[in-house]
Amino acid sequence: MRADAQRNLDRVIGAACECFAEGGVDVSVDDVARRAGVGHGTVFRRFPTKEALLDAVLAKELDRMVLLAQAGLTEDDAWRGFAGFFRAAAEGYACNRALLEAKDRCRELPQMPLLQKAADKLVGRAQKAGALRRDMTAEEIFELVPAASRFPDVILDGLRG
Amino acid sequence: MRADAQRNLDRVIGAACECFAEGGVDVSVDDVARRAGVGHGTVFRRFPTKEALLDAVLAKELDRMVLLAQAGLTEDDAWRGFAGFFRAAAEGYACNRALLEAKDRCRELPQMPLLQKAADKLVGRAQKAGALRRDMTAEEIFELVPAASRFPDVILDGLRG
DNA sequence: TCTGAAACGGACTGAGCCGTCCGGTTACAG
DNA sequence: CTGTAACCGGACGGCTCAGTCCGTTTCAGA
Repeated sequence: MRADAQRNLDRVIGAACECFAEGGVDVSVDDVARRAGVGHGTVFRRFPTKEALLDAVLAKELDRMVLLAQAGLTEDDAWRGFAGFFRAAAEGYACNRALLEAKDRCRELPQMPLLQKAADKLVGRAQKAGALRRDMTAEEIFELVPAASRFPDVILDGLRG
Repeated sequence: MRADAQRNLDRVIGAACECFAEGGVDVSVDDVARRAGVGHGTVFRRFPTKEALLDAVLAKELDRMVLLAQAGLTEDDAWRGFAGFFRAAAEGYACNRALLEAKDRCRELPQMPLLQKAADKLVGRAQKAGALRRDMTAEEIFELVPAASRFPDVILDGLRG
């Protein structure tokens, strides 16, 4: 790939991350292109549709989440491991409108199974330790993550076992 | 007002309620008109802009919330009064995408002060009774309402004093 | 330096939407 | 029954946005 192409691709992805995070999924491709300092034709050459561009941004964010979840598993204390990830994920949602608005789309992304697996382990461990309420599945518990973007500690209090 | 005009106005408001609740604020005026069985010119004669139509729908929903809050105040038990309203409000958000997406717009509506006043009383009473945590203001507590649309009891657990 | 392939970006198209307008229709009073 | 004022709805204009296309520019290897 030519150097200028790579540079522009990086700029586009960076701009798209910022734009979607700040303005949600309805930000126009032109806005992204403007922020990246390229014409919007350039954006469409790299990403065949706006949706593909959004997917790239979401995938990047999910990658980060997977790392956070796996880091939580290395924590000795089961509750601290779970709560740390929960808080971090909640903050991720708080800083990124697109993540919230495109929740459904996220479910289709390839890194989702990985994230789910790590999240299951975090929840299972904390439940087995008696630190986390047992009347909810992992999936249900993580439905609360977007909700927790504002006052995570209140929700975590409600989740204690 | 002529009888047919009144009938169409009712239909339009009803259709708008359903459309905005199901599809959020981005539903087109044409969709509302189609569901109401009128041309979209008829909608714009009653409501000068789409925003005005949305306001009418939101106002209707807020009116319902005010009644719910005032009903909560008649409850003897302070916690039950608060929690009942909290749950009902959360369900209102769960059944109505527009309420969530147009949160900011709701704040500008004339019935908001009334709702706020009733909500303040509910919270104050429950806090004074020691049933509700005291480290959050009423406003902060009700920021959690949309979040609670999924698992209200978990959030209520977290809110107990 | 030279050259051709790759990349760029802005003009263009078509679709969807908001809001206007006017010719035709309908309800209702007399 | 009839005249008319109110009402209806679809055609239309202007706008924004996604996605395409092609003339022009830039890069990188020979």
